[in-house]
Amino acid sequence: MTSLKPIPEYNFKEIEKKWKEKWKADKIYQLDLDKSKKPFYNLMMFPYPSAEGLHIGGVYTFTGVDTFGRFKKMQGYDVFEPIGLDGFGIHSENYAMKIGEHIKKVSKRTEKNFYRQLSSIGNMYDWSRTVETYKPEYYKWTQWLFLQLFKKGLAYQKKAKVNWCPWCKTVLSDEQVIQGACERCDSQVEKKELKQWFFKITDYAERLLKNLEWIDWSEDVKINQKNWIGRSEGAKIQFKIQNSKFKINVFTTRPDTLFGATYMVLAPEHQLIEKIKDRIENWKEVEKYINQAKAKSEQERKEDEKDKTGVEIKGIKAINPVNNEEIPIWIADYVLAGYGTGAIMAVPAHDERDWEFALKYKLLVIEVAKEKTNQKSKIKNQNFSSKIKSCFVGEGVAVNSGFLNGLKTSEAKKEMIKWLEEKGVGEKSVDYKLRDWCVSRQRYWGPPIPIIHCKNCGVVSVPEKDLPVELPEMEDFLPEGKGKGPLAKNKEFVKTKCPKCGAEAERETDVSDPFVDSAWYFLRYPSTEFENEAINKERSKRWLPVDSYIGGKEHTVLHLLYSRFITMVLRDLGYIHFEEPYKRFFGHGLITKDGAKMSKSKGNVINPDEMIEKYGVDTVRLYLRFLGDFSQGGDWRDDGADGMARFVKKVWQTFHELESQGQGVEKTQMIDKTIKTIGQDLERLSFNTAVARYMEFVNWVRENSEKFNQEQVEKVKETMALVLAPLAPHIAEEFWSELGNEKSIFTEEWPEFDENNLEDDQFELVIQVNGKVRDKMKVSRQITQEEAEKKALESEKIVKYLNGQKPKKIIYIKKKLINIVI
RNA sequence: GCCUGGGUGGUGGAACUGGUAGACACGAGGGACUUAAAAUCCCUUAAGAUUUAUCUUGUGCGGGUUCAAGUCCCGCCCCAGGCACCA
Repeated sequence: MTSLKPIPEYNFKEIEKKWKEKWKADKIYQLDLDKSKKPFYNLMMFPYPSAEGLHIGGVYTFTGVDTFGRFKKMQGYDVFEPIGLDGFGIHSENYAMKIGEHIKKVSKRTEKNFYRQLSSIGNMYDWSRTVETYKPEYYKWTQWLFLQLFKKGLAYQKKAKVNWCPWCKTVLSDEQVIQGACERCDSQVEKKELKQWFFKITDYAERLLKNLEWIDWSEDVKINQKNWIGRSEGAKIQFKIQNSKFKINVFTTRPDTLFGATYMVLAPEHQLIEKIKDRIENWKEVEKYINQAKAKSEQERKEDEKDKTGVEIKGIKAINPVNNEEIPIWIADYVLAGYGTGAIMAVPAHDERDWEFALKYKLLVIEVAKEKTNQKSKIKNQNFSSKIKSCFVGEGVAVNSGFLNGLKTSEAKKEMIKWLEEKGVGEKSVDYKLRDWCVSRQRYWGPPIPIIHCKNCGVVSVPEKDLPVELPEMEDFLPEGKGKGPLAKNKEFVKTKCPKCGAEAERETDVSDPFVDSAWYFLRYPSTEFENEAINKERSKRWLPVDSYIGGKEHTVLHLLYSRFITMVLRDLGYIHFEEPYKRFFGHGLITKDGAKMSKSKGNVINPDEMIEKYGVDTVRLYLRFLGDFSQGGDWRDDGADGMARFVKKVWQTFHELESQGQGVEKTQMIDKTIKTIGQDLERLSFNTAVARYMEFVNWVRENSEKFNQEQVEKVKETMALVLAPLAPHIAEEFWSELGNEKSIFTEEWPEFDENNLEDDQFELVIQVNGKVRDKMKVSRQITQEEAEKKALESEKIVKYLNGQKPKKIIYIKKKLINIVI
């Protein structure tokens, strides 16, 4: 390329600084939320920044979301791209404890650094609407939310087991328990029973499940949620206890196997045991087992999975309602207190766990289902015999089951339920794995739960006008160590008056789970300036639900489920008009280094500040986009980033060297094709291919650089800037202004393409013989099948392959290939 | 064990509803420019054979469907993430 013009140097520092300042000054990313005509809420998952600052993985996500947002903006949408941070929580608190600094101070520093880093990556955030969960003006409304649930009976207290670290003397979250040990000090974590606050998410289980049928999310995320909710259909069945008024209720998904129920099992925690204690002949033995089971840590229970233990309750029998057989009752910890009714009917012939248990304790096994009617029984009615190797858990046909004999499993289930309901000893029932959401945290760094405990009035909510219940300043925010949170140490905080009767009362000292903060933040963004309401209705109507939600796959269960639940509750209470918060959810992948997760301990963390300093943020953005599929993540490589820096420089050179020197290029399809494919790729978040298309485009421009005429040069330069803009905003904006435009490129429309100028008028026809490529030839796009066949059969090479044989069949795929079968 | 992704050159990765496997890069090799190096530009780069403008084999493994399979079906193996005695 020859050019007499001096080419300016690509000074990314200057350019990026210039445009960041200009965007800020012109407030181009701040919207009037009440006037926007085509609102598009482009949301990324609430970041939870660590004190060490953002790592490259964060930049990967944030700039990916932003690229999509900028693309939408160029499509004419009013894109709202808010930012904030989720600052409450145990991780930050632990970090502060570790470095011996106060959490408030640390958080302040973290926030400042985080926002500094975020503003360096060039995203189109609306900085006038930030949300930080630890600011009273935010958590006031988190507390308000708690009260709404409380009023509706959806927040309640009950005793529950928590993870307790005896060394740190504190409650741990499940994530802090690594293989049964404390994440920080490695001591064995114990289970401790404490009174906790819960949200009744189980009331919404059916709705949370049902809506999955219509929301437009990827299938894998839906399946995760579905499994988590864990709906199973079956029946509840009552078993009488012989000579007693008590009954045992069980839940089963296989009521059709009731004839094969040969014993029962209660969870060690089952309440019935206390009640019938007097009649238990081997009480000492039973008590010993119960105590052992309770003392077992999570870890030990898991280890014991294969080797089931239990003890028979002697002196008492249950009666199988379907045949009045007396069957023994056992206690075993393979039955969980928390699921179903905490008791089961054991059908060893058709349940793996019951089978193992029966095998160990030599209990009766009765086969009541077979795979096929004509099949010979593998299992005979017998006391355990070692010849039998496995049980049959699948669906089949009922046998040895009285009135069910011969029925298919699904039919047998229905018949049995009918029978149970007629006799009044059971009914159809649905159960879920989903548990109520424990929102209590016995820690300092969270929103205090707005509840007052009064001796006279009991549990009383803090009046809404008194919100927020501010988190008091406490020098010593370390956990107290008696199963209560640090707030319990603060007498001034605890001591209060009952809002109902005025008597001396005490404040609740638990704070709420950070998942509560993040379950509704997206509802707040459009309403940040309203001091007297959490969510402004008009704003919500215009802006919600969220149009695009992008975040990590690790949150596809809890966070997404919790925020769906809260959204439903708020809808039921009339605060919002929709019950599903996110129209589209996209889970992105993670950035690794040498195939491994980046972590401080491995020392393989890529610091984005250094990269931005070295390459400029446009290059970093482009490289991150190019490195792999957004949904899969990718592996960071330094030489890859170098390569991208070279490419950006090349783009810069090409753009500036371009002059009209020639007669014009004949075929300009590349321009239209580029606009089309990059647009398609950005729409489906296929960023890596979008960048590849751009590279192809630039290569084409360089190949033809001396042939373009004036008009073409203009078109090429424009295209070079416009389609690059979402990916590398600063350099694109620089190009745009060099082209003489006054307004920002982001106020510009995504370029149009000519649908009729996408393909060459020639294409390469592939000629196969028996499915193998034997020749290729350039032919006209208009070619008919007959012409194509004729040409193919005339080809020298093909003649050779045909070797005089007549084609049996010729398959012609339009504009692609022709396959001659001989 | 169960669920969900994924397995494609030396590397990262492309390939829409089955239709030219390896787009686009990185790395490597060779060449040009240079006193030299860097930078830049050009060429080669799946493997094997070879008559080098030719053929064969090739998308984790084994089968199958099809004119045609990375793509669909059946049976396995491996990696990553999630769940885990859920009756």
